[in-house]
Amino acid sequence: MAQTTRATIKDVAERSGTSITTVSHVLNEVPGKRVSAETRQRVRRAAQDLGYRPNQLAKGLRTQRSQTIGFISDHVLTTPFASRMIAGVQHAAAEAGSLVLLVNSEGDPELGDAQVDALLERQVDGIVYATVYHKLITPPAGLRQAPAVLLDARSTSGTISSVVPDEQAGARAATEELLAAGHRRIGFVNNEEDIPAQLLRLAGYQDALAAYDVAIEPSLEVREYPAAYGGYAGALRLLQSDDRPTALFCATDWMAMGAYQACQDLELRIPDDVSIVGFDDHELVAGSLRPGLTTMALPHYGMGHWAVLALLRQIDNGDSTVQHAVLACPIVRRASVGPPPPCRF
Amino acid sequence: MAQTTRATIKDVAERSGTSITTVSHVLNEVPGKRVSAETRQRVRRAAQDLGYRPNQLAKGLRTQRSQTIGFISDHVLTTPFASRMIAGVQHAAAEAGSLVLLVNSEGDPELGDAQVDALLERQVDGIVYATVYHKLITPPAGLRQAPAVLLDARSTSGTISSVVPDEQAGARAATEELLAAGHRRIGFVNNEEDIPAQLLRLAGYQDALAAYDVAIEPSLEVREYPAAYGGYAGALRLLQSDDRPTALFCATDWMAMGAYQACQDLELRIPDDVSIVGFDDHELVAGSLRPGLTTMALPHYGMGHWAVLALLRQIDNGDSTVQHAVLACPIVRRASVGPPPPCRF
DNA sequence: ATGAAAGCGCTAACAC
DNA sequence: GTGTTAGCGCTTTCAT
Repeated sequence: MAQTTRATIKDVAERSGTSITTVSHVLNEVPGKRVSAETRQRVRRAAQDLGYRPNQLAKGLRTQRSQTIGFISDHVLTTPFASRMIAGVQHAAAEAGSLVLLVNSEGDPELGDAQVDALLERQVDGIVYATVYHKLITPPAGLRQAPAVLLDARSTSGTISSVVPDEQAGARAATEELLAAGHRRIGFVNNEEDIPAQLLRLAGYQDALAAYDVAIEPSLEVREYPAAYGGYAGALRLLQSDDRPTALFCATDWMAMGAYQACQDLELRIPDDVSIVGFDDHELVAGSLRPGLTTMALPHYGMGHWAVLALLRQIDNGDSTVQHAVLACPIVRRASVGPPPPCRF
Repeated sequence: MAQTTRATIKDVAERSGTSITTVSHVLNEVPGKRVSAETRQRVRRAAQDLGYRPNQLAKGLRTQRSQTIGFISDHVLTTPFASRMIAGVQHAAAEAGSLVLLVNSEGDPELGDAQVDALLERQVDGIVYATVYHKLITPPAGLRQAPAVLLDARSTSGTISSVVPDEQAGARAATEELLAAGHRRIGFVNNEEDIPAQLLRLAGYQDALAAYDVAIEPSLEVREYPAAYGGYAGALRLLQSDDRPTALFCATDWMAMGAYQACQDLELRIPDDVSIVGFDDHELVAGSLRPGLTTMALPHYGMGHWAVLALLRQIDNGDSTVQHAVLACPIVRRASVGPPPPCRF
């Protein structure tokens, strides 16, 4: 049970027969403050014996640094990706001796303001504001009251640092994976939503085709709701057309899962009859499909990490340059890509 | 940019021409402290004008209550379920005016101790210790230094409150769903790992059979690794036996996904030829399979919520009774269960 | 009805 | 080398 009143620096001072100043000096290893080895010893012992744990609230109050960073999100927590983001944030924070104060606004903007307030009241040293997927947003006003950086989002005003995935390069690499395997008719099952990823992935897809001198054929791009059923519908449409594509690039892994189902219905084998590459590296999905789905990984961990480093730069160096990072999406090769089938008709 | 030094209670006092005591009284609506309506007005105005935000560090230092609860996990963050747990924790905390300080130990016990320390230094009012899945654990020693409750875990010593899902009742309900549909030969694709869920779900499966006077046939239980490939292997074995089961209860949704693949390979239709029920309600999986998977939902949100309420009880009322909650797993019906096929041979 | 002052646990000038 | 002291921003007796 314990829970006896906790030992304070004063207790340590008394037990070691020194002053609290000295205790503070040795425990914080204050540079320039010279304390005799013997005293140091005694203080350490005393602290140890008492199970002394410095009160960070008091320390923070005094130093104006809470060693805490706030993480706020629209509703990131509901997605599996959130984990990787938060892990990145948490690790980077931990490396700097900080902890993460978590909050989420469930997409309610008013709540968002209140949440930012709550964080500010707790004197967080900075705030990371994350969104579920790459978005263009107008961040809560309170964010300007403290160092802040946007994670997987960019502000409409552009006046706040941010980090997002390189959707376009990722889509290009995905498509090139197919082109390199020999495919020339490549369908793109795109997300129908009006979000940055939709445009950027399309651009990347077209970049790749252009790089291989393949003409862009509008009928090869279809847009559907980004879920398995949308992918199913889109893939079906594409694969049932005459002169069907030999490969499909799907805007999300879930859509790719739908494409797999479409192939199954059409009795098309992957990758023998059609090759497929996804996007997101939704590990549980991509890894569970048969055959495993080759896909582009979203750099969630890296973005989380970057966000905190950028934040720390602002906090520590007062560096207020706004920076916009665009992180690469590495390809994750599994088994859904092969050469196109021999000429058929 | 702002970031000008923040307004303090003193500023509010000056601007409103009162003392900080009065400001504190009105802003906190201290009961029993009577302040004239007019003064109250002035104080409120001043606070508003100044954009005053109380410093919770100072408040916490003074009141010995940080209004913060620590959430520590073995490596819960990597799983999609974590979201629901944390959401439950966060919401319950928010209702009590608290925020959540997040930390995770990546399964490293030493790190766990350090993390608990970090939390304690921040003066968290209590700690929720969560695990990825229902486990029996020996919690880090530091946990006894503050009110704490175990989430999705139970301590070997039993001296600390905890909340876990009712695996057995859930498994029983899952099996009964199949029995009620008319099935009598029901295979159980169990998890091979030596964890509470394995035993409890088996017990629930057997409870259900007993309730329907169906003899327990050991050959109908197979154990595999809890992933799609394990489920595939187990289901294949079961479905290839002579006198194969007409229904499968899979210990996890991922295993059920493997079972679907096995059915596909054997050209067995779901639910016409074989009915399947899973466990976990891994929403993205269960909802994405075709047909949708009927499965048991793990009460992650509820457990998170319960954990915090229990914690608050300890903190506020000093109620140190240890309690162990077992929360129901509701069934989520989709489309993978139907009547058994007409007699075949 | 309002205010002065002590003190929560700590750091950082500034003595000695 | 080591100790005294003044706060950080707040709540809370206790006076008035």
